[in-house]
Amino acid sequence: MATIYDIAKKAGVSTATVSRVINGVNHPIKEETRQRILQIAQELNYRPNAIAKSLAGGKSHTIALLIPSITNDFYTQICEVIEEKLEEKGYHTYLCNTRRNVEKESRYVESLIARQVDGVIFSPTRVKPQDNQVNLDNIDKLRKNGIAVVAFGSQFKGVSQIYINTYKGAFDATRYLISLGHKRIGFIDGLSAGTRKSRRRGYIKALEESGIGFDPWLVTAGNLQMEDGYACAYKLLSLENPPTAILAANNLMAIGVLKAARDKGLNVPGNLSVIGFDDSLLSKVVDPSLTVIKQPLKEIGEAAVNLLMNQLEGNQKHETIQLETRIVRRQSCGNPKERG
Amino acid sequence: MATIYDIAKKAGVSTATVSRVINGVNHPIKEETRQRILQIAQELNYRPNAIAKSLAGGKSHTIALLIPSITNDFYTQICEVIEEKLEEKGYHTYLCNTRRNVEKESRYVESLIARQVDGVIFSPTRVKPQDNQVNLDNIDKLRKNGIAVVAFGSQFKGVSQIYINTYKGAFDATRYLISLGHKRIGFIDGLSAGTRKSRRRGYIKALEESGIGFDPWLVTAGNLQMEDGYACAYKLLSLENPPTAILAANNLMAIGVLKAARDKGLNVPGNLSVIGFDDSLLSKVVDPSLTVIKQPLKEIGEAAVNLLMNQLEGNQKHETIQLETRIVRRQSCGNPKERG
DNA sequence: CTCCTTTAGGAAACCGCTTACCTCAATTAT
DNA sequence: ATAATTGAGGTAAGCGGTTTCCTAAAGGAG
Repeated sequence: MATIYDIAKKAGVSTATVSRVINGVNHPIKEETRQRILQIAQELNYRPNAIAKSLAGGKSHTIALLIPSITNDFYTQICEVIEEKLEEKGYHTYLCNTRRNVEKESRYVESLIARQVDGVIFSPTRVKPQDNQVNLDNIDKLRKNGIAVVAFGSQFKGVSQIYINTYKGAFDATRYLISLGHKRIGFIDGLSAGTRKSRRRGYIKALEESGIGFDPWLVTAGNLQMEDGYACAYKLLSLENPPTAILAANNLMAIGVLKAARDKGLNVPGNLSVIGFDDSLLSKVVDPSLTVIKQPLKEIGEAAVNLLMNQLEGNQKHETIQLETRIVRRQSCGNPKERG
Repeated sequence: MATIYDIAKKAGVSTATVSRVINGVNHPIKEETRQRILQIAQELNYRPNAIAKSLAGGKSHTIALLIPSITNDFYTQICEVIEEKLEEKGYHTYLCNTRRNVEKESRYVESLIARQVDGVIFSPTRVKPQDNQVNLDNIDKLRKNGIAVVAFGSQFKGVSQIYINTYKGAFDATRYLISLGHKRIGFIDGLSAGTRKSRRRGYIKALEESGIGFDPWLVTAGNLQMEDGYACAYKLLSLENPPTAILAANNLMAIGVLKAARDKGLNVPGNLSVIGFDDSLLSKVVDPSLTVIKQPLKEIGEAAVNLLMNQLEGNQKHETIQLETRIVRRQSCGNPKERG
């Protein structure tokens, strides 16, 4: 591997000059010298050593993406746009999969500090699936080591973040169902979702605003898996006065609802309307395809990169960007009057 | 950030001693000194700088995972096990998403060399979706720079690799359908799949072996998306003597087949049996759930790590590990005699 | 009481690159 | 004509570790 020294020697200049040429630093260099150096670098198949560069320069030009799951569409789609944007800006991205494991997350954070990443885009894992707390120490630790941080997936304090208005998402979904004529609307909440409370608030608000009022019997919660959706829906549908529509906190649970409906002999959307949160291939592929509240994945990724860049340019203020959801109508919702 | 110098000064020793203690190097150190250094390191909240370490030591303890897609279950599941295994062994993993873009892949390779990764687990992208060639230069470049490489997803020469016996997979799938009584079996091949030829060979072999023989009219190919599966299936089902079973080269296309069958008014598995390649949540969630040829994701990941470790331990030989597929029976296959 | 090993630790070169500070000649300004 | 700039490049001190030699004392063998 050729180094800057090899080039310097061959060109009869100092390494400083070579470094300047290679990096296009703002320092006068004779055009002829520049050409010669570039030429030699080419000949020697020179490739700057990123490690040495980071050590000397204090910047690694690497940012890390710390996410709870890499097998979940929601995250991977965000990842794709973040990675794309970041590459445009000359950054390399470390993709770190915490698998919702708090210790693993901490290990990653340590490792990222040791590796001197310039910034981290972070969707922290909740400490216990049951509650809503995340380990803020990790964010602190990163920041104390001079690493820029942008968070998403929940609401945090003292850090730049992307906040998705799931309150309004749930509100809109519920209102949509109401507009179709539904009066008994079930809600399957997500136990470990970071935005749990606000979703529920949106749901309740829509019911109250329309004068229907909130029936606690129609609210359950599951652990975001298909089976949970199935179980919760089964319970709801077994009530003596069952809902005519169900809103589920994510698409996996919504698919569980679909299965429960089928097992109960209910036609969707004929006898039951179903609406999910999150959009993904799954929602399109199931039969009937799912009407969902779509989160603005692309915008999340772009906003995250923008906030991070702001910080990397020295802006110390914490900014919060709020993004809205959008309803995507497919086949799973209909008019309740059709019901036998 | 505390450095090894700070510790050395505070402990009244040289940096050499500190380095030895921190790394547990095989060099005699008085127990008392060791304790003191460890103690001070703790107090100073010392965290070794991975960058400096890499530069000095020539090893980054990082390996890269270069894959065509991060939104594809097939790859992400492999990633999870690789990352897990690698972490156990003390390696950090860079996850690089090439998005099936050859230039991007090359850029990544350059960057990985500059970053001095110790090894790469690589599923190369085909140069043109249509043909079966990959850019072997990238593998070469990596190896020339002393980076260990393990490849998977196709068949390569001159590199350690995991080879999945899709020939046998297709053979088994076809034979399974034959054993159910099917005589007209359609095949939807994948245009850009790395294992295209062998799949087709397996399909043909099974047909010939059973005496049914191969009818070229029953073979088409699509670009691995749902729409392609739909289109191909629609064509097959519109033949005057349509197939009673269809084998698709991946699960997305198999789902497309399901949709086409529905639109054609055919019941699956009553009137048409469908079998897909690759297993994923999708296959379980669709209705009817898909019978598939499952690739041994976990084993692929484990084998890849093992091969890589072999190389990192100095073993220069190229090894190939062949892994077998397995059929997972669900609801989409049945007996053809039931057909009206 | 020597001579050889071990044990414990230090000095400093090196990894490849950046950058603050210099130098010196050629211009330009006054 | 002299001082002040500017252009072009060099010197060398880091960045934070690792590692190869060394040294010196203590223990053991003969």
